[in-house]
Amino acid sequence: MQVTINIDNPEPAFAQLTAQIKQGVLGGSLNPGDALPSIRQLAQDLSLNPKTVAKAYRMLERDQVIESKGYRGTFIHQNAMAGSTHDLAAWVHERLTKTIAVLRDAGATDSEIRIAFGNAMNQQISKGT
Amino acid sequence: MQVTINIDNPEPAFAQLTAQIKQGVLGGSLNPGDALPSIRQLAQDLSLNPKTVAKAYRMLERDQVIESKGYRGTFIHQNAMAGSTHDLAAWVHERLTKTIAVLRDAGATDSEIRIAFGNAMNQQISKGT
DNA sequence: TGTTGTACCCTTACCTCAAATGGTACATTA
DNA sequence: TAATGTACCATTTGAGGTAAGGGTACAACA
Repeated sequence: MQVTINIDNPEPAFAQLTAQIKQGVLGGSLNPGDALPSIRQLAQDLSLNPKTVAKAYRMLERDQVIESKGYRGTFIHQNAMAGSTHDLAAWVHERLTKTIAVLRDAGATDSEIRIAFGNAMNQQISKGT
Repeated sequence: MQVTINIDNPEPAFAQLTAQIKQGVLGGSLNPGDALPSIRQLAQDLSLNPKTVAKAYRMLERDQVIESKGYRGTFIHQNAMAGSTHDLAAWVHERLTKTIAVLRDAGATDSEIRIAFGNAMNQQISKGT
């Protein structure tokens, strides 16, 4: 499996990583149980900060595409195929689109919606990055 | 009715205006049919840009607290009491809070939610400010 | 000892947006 | 003519966010 980062691509580096690994799973070049390069190794190969690669891995693990096994390394998840299929981001977008439509229908201005959104995001407790 | 702008108040000027006028209605010092100072006049009195006052008036008219009658001026709306009671911003906040909770429950990170929100806001068509 | 993932600290660059301001212009009407 | 609300053009300031980087440190294990 070959991974590449295109600087000219407006897509952030970590997103390019996750997209390519998911493609590798869907395309059959990455199979459940396969070992992935370590965070530090991949970061060095791509001239990226380990934190950037770690972020990509973290997202992929949440989506059940890969599985981190601590000191043993990181591997393709058993349900990687399913995990690579459903698109959480698209679902989030759809969900927000519907809510926004309701708010606008009620007469709320975009400024009001944006400010209320910012407040709501900061007043609730979160865990992830 | 006396209106004041407090520079030290983090609340934006137009919001201070709308809040005070709504308070005037709820407190009985402003009654349906009462004339309000013109946008330019109030702006000059408060050392504000007419656009800032106009923004406050626009919000108040949407909430049915005041009514603009073109060249005749602006007046307290007949349903001003009801309009000053219900809080659209609070409802918007509650609605967004619920949606955000659902998205977070699904595992979405705050970054993902914020980015999706920004996209959703920009991909839909709006009218108001 | 060296490597694994992970969790903190802090900093930078870039971007978007809200808020407010300045100016000009319009139709309407007393 | 003067005043009304309104609609454009534009700019500036400040806040807050993402993405990414640099560095240090930890427990677990071969």
